[in-house]
Amino acid sequence: MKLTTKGRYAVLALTEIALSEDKNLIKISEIAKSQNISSTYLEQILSNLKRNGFVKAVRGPNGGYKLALKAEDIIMNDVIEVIEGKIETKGCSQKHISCTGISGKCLNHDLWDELGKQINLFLSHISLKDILEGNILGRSRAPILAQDCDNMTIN
Amino acid sequence: MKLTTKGRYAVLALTEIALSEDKNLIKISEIAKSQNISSTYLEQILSNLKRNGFVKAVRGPNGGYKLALKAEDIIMNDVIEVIEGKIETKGCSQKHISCTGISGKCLNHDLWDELGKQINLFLSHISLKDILEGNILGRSRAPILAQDCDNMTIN
DNA sequence: TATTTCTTGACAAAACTAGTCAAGAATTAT
DNA sequence: ATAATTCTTGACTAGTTTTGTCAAGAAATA
Repeated sequence: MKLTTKGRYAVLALTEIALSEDKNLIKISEIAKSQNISSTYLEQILSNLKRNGFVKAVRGPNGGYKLALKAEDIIMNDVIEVIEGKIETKGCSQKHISCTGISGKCLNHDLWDELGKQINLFLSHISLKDILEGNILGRSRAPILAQDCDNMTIN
Repeated sequence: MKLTTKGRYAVLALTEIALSEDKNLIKISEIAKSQNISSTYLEQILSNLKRNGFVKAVRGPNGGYKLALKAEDIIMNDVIEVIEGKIETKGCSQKHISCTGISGKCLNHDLWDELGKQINLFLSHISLKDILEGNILGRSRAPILAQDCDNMTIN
């Protein structure tokens, strides 16, 4: 699992692009300047976001970027996935055999699988619109309690 | 934010140590062999876990490691924190000024802050005992919905 | 006393991150 | 048409981090 500046810059750039929607187009250089990011580095990121259909680009004088989707349809989990790759938290080298000596599948694997799931679940519920509107703080939730796990069916 | 093999090996090692509690002590070399990890690399990790009070070591023939705490008192968030460092997901270079042009604090910051909080919250509710008992799968939860955020007080 | 096992710190290869650079393609204004 | 602007693409690179290795030593026990 990783989360680097690339992912952060991507979200920053999307926010800036969304905020200038009325002015229609915003240039890489403007974003780079206002965020104090290298504009040549930002190019790579925006190019990726474009390739994956989050933004549209217009070349030439007065060109720049705009959103290709409505802000509420730009989901953070999708953005992070194309920029950083799938959030993977593999547990152990052995995939199918138990690595703890206990029969069945690897117990440790479960932890990283479920943590990955939790991260994806969280980010899947956050859209660019939520960020613009400041609807983020206070949204995280504690997991289901261990004692409730016994009375639970998992699918 | 990062999660590397070190964190995974630490949990693996703790699981192995816990599982051999009846036999009292388990050697680095045994864990390394059964997990196919370099034993010299594992030394660093176990040394760290010892330094932070999760395990105890006994030197000499028939020496090895055992848990320093009960399995239910070994919380994954604490383990990961000493091994990987604090799960930090800083949002932008500017700490206090808005980086989106909008007044107030940085909107992007919120996303990474809250994601970090979600990860900590999740791992804070998972103990080594949960792992040993297989009480992990199905415990992740979706965040609080955005529309509920408006009717919410945040502290 | 010899052997086993943990302890510590220095060292190093490989991978990854973060960023640069350059040549080019598309668009618009003149 | 031409020049200026802006995105596009891919190769390249410095620095950092990860993932180890190695060696000398300390403690415990048989």
